[in-house]
Amino acid sequence: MREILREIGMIARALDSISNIEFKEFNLTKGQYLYLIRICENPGIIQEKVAEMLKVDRTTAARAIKKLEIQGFIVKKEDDHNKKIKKLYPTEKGRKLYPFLKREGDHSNQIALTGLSEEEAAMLFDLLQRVRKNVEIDWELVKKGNKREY
Amino acid sequence: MREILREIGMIARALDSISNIEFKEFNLTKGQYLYLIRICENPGIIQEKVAEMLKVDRTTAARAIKKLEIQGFIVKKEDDHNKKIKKLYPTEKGRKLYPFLKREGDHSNQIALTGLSEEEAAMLFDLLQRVRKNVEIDWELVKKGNKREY
DNA sequence: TGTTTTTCGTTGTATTTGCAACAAAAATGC
DNA sequence: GCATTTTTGTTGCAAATACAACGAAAAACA
Repeated sequence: MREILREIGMIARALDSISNIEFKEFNLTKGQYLYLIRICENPGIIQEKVAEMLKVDRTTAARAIKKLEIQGFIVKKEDDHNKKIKKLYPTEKGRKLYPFLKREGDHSNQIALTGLSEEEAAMLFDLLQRVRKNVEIDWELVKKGNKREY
Repeated sequence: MREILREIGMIARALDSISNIEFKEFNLTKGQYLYLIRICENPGIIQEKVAEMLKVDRTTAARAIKKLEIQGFIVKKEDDHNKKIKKLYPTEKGRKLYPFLKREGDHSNQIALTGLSEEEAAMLFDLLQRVRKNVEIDWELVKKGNKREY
């Protein structure tokens, strides 16, 4: 059995760790960059969807986003037609930070792909997307309380 | 720019989340399974190396391993020739759990690889290993306080 | 040899993370 | 229309996570 997931876990933890250290200079604490980037790229998104995108617990996303709001990186806006939801938008302060976050991510991508040909990188991306789609089905099931049989 | 790392992040968080939920029935709390599996597969390893393998902070590993010891899943043993290190070994209780942890991991691997041919799976594993090796260089640098320039 | 640096482990503290449980609005079903 | 289920958001609490800082052993070096 090839341990695909161990490799993925190592890569994910290493890069998350690096990002957290690097973004401290912008006063972003652990994990916040993930949420801010998603909100900048999807203005008007609600936090439930951010949690789904990131595959984190709803309550974790709720608190991370609340903190971004308190710090003035994003705002929550009511919706005219739906009293339940709160749409999320970056503020000027948040938008200004975005290019730095993007650049860091791009750099990490580049480092990660060092030594891979263009075709290999394309292949990897395709394979990872397929794996991700497989995995998110189980994630949603298990998160809703269903049990996997194996 | 293909967002390889976002896919990897999603996959890693989703599967970690699933494992944490599934291992609760063995009284393992968040993350503990990672350490126990590594110690079972590398008896005599020291915690510094476990942290390196997993790409987690040394102090995080220290506390997770201490808890495994208190719960009786592993033991720490002194080394005859080196007073500083403590070698880690699974106990009977820990060894008994291992097959269940392994089976869960294998199942997740299988789910993840659904729809991929044997060749694609092999290709993915190879590419991921290369990415991981690229990334761990930066991780070790940044963890030691060095700054990445980009 | 003696000095300096690196490795390894620990604890204090602040913060994130996530499960449980709740509430209210919206969507669905009949 | 009305009852039921799903969606969305929140808070209480327990626990993991990681930075800083320390100490001691080992390794490197001069």
